Amino acid sequence: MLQNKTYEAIFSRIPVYIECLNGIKEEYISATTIANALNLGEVQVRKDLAKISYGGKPKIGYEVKLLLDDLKKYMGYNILTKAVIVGMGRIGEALYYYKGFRKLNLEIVSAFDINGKYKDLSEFDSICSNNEIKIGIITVPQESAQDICDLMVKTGIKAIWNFSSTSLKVPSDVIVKNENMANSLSILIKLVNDSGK
Amino acid sequence: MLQNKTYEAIFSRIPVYIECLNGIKEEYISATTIANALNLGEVQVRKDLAKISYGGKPKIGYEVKLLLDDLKKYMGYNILTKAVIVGMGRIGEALYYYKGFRKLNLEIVSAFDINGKYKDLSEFDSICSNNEIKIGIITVPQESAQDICDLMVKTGIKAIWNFSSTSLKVPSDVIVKNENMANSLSILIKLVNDSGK
DNA sequence: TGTATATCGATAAAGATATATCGATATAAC
DNA sequence: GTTATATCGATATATCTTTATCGATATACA
Repeated sequence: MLQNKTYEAIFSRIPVYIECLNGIKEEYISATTIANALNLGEVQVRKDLAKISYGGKPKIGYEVKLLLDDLKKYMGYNILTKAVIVGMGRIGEALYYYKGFRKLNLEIVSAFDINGKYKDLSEFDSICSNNEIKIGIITVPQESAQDICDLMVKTGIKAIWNFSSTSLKVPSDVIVKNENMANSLSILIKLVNDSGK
Repeated sequence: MLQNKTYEAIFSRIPVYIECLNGIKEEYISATTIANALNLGEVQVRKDLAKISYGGKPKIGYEVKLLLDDLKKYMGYNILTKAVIVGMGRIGEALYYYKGFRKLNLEIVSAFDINGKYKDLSEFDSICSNNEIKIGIITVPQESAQDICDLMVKTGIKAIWNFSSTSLKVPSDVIVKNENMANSLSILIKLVNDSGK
């Protein structure tokens, strides 16, 4: 299996459109206005929206409410998505209590850790089996990441959000999204160091 | 200014190569081996490495130590990078105490918040001016993000790592990297919902 | 009613990224 | 020494993504 590729750069822009439109009070908005607010090209915005929603009117733009509905539906905000999280260190807790996920209609059903106030891993299988968990969030140290991943795959989880720095091995029908903070910051460091050149 | 675009997909793979090579004990490694370990195409790996390092030997591969050095130098791990962080909620604290940044040669010089045990914003300007801070990390609520951003820009910070869900306005010589957790998870939700189709 | 203009949608072009192919070469096995 | 093979590097092709251009259309205004 090669890396999960989707060739869908558009996916990363739609949540930004949604965020932007949520702050709009007017009934209509043009692609030009959105583009300027988000520092994007207006043709790109128009193309993105055309792919997802019904279309705007010349000289007027798009109806905000309809557009917002379509975008949210496209990204699946209308469906409840259930997740579990394993590894309740600082990052795990930050995610577990993060209010920003609410808009996604996400429910973090349980949080697991080897000690302390969270659920024990011995309960993992039964809790996941009874709850139709779609997403597993891994916030454990590198050494245990693959084991937790295997456990998640075994209980039928099909998508993993991986905060560890391990390159996880999964069957081809399981999607892994790596969210390595250090690697992400690394890119920014590279960009700022190169920017003077 | 259009969105900070770099058209450098390669930047996101190099830290992964570095991680991978750090775990290698052999003296030589082939592009094929790296590709298999990371679920990438071998041609892609070879092309990436050719761009940065001196080259491998047919039938043998690349010398791990040299390659690692070149990759680290390319990403700037040899240079000390200084950062500050503003907003010491759960995410801010998680980042502040995160050990994974050490390998980047990153120093988070100060952490700021409006109350509590961290530095007060009144000290922001003097601390930044005296320390040649390159990167500002924003982990404050949406409402204050633009203000903090402006403050950072005013003190000469040229790169911002933005964890808020605000689309920040900056001068064209300042780089913004958005790290919106909800939007990132949103993409995974979209992928897993579509994967059955 | 006619004209000007902001905007849309479609098509075409450009740019960036990933993959396929193949000859050249360094080692290993015979 | 000759042959087989893993691997590299270069070139060519395919795919994905962004940007440019332009005619069509809905409103505003003279």
